[in-house]
Amino acid sequence: MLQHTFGGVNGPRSRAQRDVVLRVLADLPGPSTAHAIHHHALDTGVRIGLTTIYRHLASLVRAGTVAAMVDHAGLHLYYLRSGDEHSNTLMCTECGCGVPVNAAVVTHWAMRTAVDHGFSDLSLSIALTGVCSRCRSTEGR
Amino acid sequence: MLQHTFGGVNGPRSRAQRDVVLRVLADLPGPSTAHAIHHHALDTGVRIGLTTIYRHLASLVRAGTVAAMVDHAGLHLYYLRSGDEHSNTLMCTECGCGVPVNAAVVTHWAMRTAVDHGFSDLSLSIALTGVCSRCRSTEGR
DNA sequence: GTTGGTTTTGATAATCATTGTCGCTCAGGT
DNA sequence: ACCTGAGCGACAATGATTATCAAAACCAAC
Repeated sequence: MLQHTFGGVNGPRSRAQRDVVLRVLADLPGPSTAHAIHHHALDTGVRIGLTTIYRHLASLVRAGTVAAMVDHAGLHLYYLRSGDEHSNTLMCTECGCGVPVNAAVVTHWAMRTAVDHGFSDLSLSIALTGVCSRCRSTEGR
Repeated sequence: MLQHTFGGVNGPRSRAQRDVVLRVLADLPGPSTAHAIHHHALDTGVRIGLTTIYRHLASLVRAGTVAAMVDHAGLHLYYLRSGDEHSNTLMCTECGCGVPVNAAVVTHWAMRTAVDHGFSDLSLSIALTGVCSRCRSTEGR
């Protein structure tokens, strides 16, 4: 009575649209904005609203399935979390492609630094961008 | 005739309002938003427009005098660059106070990672936030 | 001191990502 | 078949940043 019969007691209740978001995230090469996800979903023939994208992204981030970062322009980028806790992405500013990199060094440094200065509830966000070799070679075009 | 007699040929030509921005940045404890800078300037009796703040900040960042970062909410924060290239700031999300930290480890890691993957024009932004010990002790209040 | 031309300034409007609002719909349970 | 509540998405609201543009300030030369 308190709780209807459904999968999880706390997680997101729906599945259909949430799985759309997850599938698109898996399709896209690197961290993507909510608008890019929306656009890609529409391109693949799925009818979904931008509001719903944002809602599920927030829920998935809370659940830990998706990670969020902020690029140097202040845009929020989202990507599926691989199993590796220290995974991060090196992104190309030209084509948007992403290369997963291991940032364990950085997270360790961050935790140590925080402890050293008496800080708690640490939150670290790294935005690492550049121009990939492919884009660099076609730059003058 | 081509060039009037003036200080620098390339840098910002003005001084008055730009120095206001620099003075306020020196006054404020940690990385600050453009709005915070504007507010603090008005508080100290200086008449300056928000547009001018943004303009000088962009110019100062280009000149390398000021560093910009993006916090986890997507807001742009600005702070004076100390001489140290690898300086970064650990910021308290409660009171806004900032502690300078040395992020040489991270910048070295970033450069090595970029080279390893054939990336160039590297841009790294780190947002390191938490709750400082003072705020933590007064949290339940 | 005045003129001419350039630069700086800042109010206002425009842009754009993100968040809030609110009926509508639909699946299950009765 | 009806109820109920969660999910959905169009639309509006918010708020930071950027663009526009006319007025003011400035400098050098006259």
